[in-house]
Amino acid sequence: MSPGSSLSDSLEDYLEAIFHIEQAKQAARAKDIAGRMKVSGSSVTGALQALARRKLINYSPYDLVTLTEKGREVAGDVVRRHDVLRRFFVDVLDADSREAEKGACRMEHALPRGIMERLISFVEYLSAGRKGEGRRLVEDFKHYYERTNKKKTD
Amino acid sequence: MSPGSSLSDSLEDYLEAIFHIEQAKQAARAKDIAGRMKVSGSSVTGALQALARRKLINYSPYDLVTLTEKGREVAGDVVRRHDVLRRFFVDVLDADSREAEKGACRMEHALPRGIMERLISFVEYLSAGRKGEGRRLVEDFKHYYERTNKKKTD
DNA sequence: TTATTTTATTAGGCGAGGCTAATTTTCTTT
DNA sequence: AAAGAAAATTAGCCTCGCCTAATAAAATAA
Repeated sequence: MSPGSSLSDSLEDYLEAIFHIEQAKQAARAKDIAGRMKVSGSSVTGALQALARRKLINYSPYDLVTLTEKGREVAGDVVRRHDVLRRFFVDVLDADSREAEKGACRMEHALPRGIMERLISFVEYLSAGRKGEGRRLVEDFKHYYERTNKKKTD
Repeated sequence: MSPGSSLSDSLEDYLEAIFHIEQAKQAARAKDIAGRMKVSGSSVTGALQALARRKLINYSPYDLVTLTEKGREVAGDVVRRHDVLRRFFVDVLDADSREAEKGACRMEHALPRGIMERLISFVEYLSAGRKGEGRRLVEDFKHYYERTNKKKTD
């Protein structure tokens, strides 16, 4: 736990992007980050400098980027927040996949730890058990929602 | 529906504050807004000018502030997003009340419409019925969470 | 009504985070 | 190895949103 720094939403996004690129190909080039985030190269440079100052990435000018141990922890945390939100939206609320992804992207930065933990537990609880209470309730809600909202969804 | 403008998080916060102050005392003074939002008076002036430009508030220098029809719609929407999040956190996830409030404050700006609608429906569904599936599941989850997280909560 | 206090606005500054254009470094060809 | 292409960095500018200090307007007291 390193509650010291407190990253901006923007830097969290960069960290998250680096995390994913690293998983796909060992290390990230500034180009990849820019492409994924739809941001100019110079913005990436600025962000990399900020992240390096905070010791969250291994970086020196013109070099490839990798996460430090600390950086990987923080990035992993962001990814976890993102994923639990997306899963909740899709698997429980049965929301549109694209909207869920977009929502998760924006909300991930604001989800407090304690609530994230509960949400993870909640989604697990509802998804667990082939025919447990959870799964059934999710199904029932799906029907309830479609029944009570006979507008655009159908 | 006025999806035209797209307010910043900050302006949404101001609108929300004005909404609540207006409910409590007819109209809002800049002072009240500053106090509630813990922001300087000059910041309030700037925000009021921006909101007035967008026709979301009735305002002229040194005057009291009220919401326009459009402003009330937008503010109401923000409040609705805030409230459904808080209720979900407290009533369903059984999160700490303070943390729920804080989380709702930050996440309210990012909650997409379609997901908000589903979430409202979901919370209603779980809370409805004196002894329906919903209420019981919430209770069961509460116990599940406490059982599987024998750490800080107890 | 004039003086005092309170409230609001303006002026000017700061940092974050984005952009484009110009420049530098590195990589790839030939 | 030298030339050209590609990638990264710097320089310089912009918008937001906040701040403090200084000023102006309004409200309250004397």
